[in-house]
Amino acid sequence: MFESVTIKDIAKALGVSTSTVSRALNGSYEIGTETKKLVLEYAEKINYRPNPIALSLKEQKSHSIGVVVCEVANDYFSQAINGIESIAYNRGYHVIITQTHESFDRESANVKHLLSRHVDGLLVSLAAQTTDTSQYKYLLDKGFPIVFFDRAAPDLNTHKVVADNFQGSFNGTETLINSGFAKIAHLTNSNNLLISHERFDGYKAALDKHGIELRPEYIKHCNHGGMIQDEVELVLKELMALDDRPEAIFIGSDRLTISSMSILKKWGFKVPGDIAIAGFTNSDVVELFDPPLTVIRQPAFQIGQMATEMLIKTIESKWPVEEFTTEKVDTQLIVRSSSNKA
Amino acid sequence: MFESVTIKDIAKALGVSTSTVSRALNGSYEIGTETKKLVLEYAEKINYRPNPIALSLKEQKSHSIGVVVCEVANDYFSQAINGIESIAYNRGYHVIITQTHESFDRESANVKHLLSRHVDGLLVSLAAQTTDTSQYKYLLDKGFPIVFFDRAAPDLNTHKVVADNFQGSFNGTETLINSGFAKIAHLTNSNNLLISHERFDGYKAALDKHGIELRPEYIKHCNHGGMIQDEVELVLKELMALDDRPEAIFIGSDRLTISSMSILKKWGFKVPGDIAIAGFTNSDVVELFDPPLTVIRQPAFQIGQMATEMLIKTIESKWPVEEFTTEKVDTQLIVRSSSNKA
DNA sequence: CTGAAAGCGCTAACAC
DNA sequence: GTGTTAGCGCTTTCAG
Repeated sequence: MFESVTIKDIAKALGVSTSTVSRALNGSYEIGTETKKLVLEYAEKINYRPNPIALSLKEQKSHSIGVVVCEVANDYFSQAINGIESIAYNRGYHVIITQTHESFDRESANVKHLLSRHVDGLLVSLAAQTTDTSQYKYLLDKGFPIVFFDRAAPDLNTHKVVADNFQGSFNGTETLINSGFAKIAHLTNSNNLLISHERFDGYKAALDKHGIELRPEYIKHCNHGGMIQDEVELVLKELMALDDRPEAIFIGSDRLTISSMSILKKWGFKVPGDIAIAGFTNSDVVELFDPPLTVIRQPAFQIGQMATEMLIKTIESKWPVEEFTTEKVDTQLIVRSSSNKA
Repeated sequence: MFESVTIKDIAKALGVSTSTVSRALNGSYEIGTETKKLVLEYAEKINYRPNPIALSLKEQKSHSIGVVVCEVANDYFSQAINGIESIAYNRGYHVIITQTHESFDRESANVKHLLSRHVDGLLVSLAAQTTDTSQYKYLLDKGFPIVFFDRAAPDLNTHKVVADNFQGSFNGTETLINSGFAKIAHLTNSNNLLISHERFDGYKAALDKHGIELRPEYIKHCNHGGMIQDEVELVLKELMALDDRPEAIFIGSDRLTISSMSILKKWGFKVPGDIAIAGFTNSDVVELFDPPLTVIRQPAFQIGQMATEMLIKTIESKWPVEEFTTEKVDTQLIVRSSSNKA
């Protein structure tokens, strides 16, 4: 089970050559039915398992895929990883997870590290601080398989799996509007991220539809994606100190939604009395919050699965893949009381 | 960066043999200072990275460690994995994560799978349904490195990193007693798990200390660790339908704490008015719950780190390790209002 | 001090 | 239908 049997052991035991064993094991045509049966039975009996490392060396593939995310301890990403793992496992790939903590340097180092480990492909969700995607471009140009999920690079031509951020954001914002709010702020992730733009656009479109003017002072970004508590506190303070303070906030990031709630409550603001809230998050427990949160939820598990399937297909493709698709999946709006007018 | 340079390329370019290059790269003594410098500089220049797969084949080590947990999308485990990853990454190991979903069969298959991938060691937290630990015994007897964390097998002699479950449970239960409750139920994970016993013991000790009699009908187990919603609902229903209904519940599992809250609220029970609650969980957002939860929190990140350090030390030990330690780390009690008398 | 060669486990020409 | 052999990238005797 642990000290493994090799093809050689089988060959010796059966008095045949290693290539015969190899052929039998791989179901080759050019082999005697008798010999084949013999080998297969013996292999089964001694519980032979091919050495994946030797295979990798030979085939120049590692049967592993690298994952780059900002952090594991985040509901969205842990659910996505769950999806990734479920597909990868079935397809005989293993998954190497790395975390950027939203830093470009860590991201870059992680990619290098994964490459030096000869992963067969990469599943990437960009860090909030990343603006330079040239390393991905370089790899893609060489035909290296990369699939982006959630946080994709707009200018790179490859497979992507993303949520319908525009629509999700639109729906969330409109929920606040329908509650009777007009002064709605928007707190979101770094401007570097495409998802931030899309979510901003959705927010803006909802305001537009209802004839509400956009106010620049109501738009706030956290460039560290909420990893730095002080940054979040700062922008919230600015928002709440405004002469014409917003009555509601639509939040465009999982982490920010949770931490904003926490900070606002800490400061003694009543939600939704003083300030109503709705935002993106994949946490399943927000229904237990006081107040229960109105959220936009993404199908993280499926996104992980889809991205992995696309990646493995690309990896195993006989021909260089030139046609890339962007899968856009629907988000889910769950209305609870945090978005109500008091 | 992606199509890698080999030792051979360097040898050819410099007009030396591959063994010379290898020696230079590995800082061997038996090599000319000149040659060494030349090789090192050239390798640096063309950004040479050794092929880890070839190394693995040669050394018969994969520089990877396998992780077996019930699920990733769980606050405790995602935090622990974060810790595992942080150490492993620095030590040049990569981490392969597998999930049991609390099933023994999945656990067993995962271990086999990891072994066939030639991981150098295993980091295991047992599934709720596991009773048979013979496969670990078999491996340990052969000297294969395994470190258990959180959910350890009591009868196996190897390194373990666990929380002080007894004390944590004692503290949590005593908090409820101090709030003025005497009718305190205990809802916990499968009896198969050692942690369930330890947490039960802590619960019992707290009752004992305060002269409260233990009632068998107040003790409930979920053998699927909360993975099956119906199971949790069933035992809660039994508890709440008791003639002499408990006034409080102390819950011995992360997942159960959250899902009990959710179910009880769904059924319209006031917490803590109708039923007070305290329990183990590593969720950071329970302070935002209605009511904020009184919890026992484990240092999951550190537990992950410690376990990984112990494992790597064992893997890299020159001599068979015979002396095993069990590290017990303190839990943290955070009292909030869910445990109050109304 | 350096080169040649074997070998880690496996596959795939190439012989016979 | 089966055996022999080279080679994937690297380390490590063994010669010299």
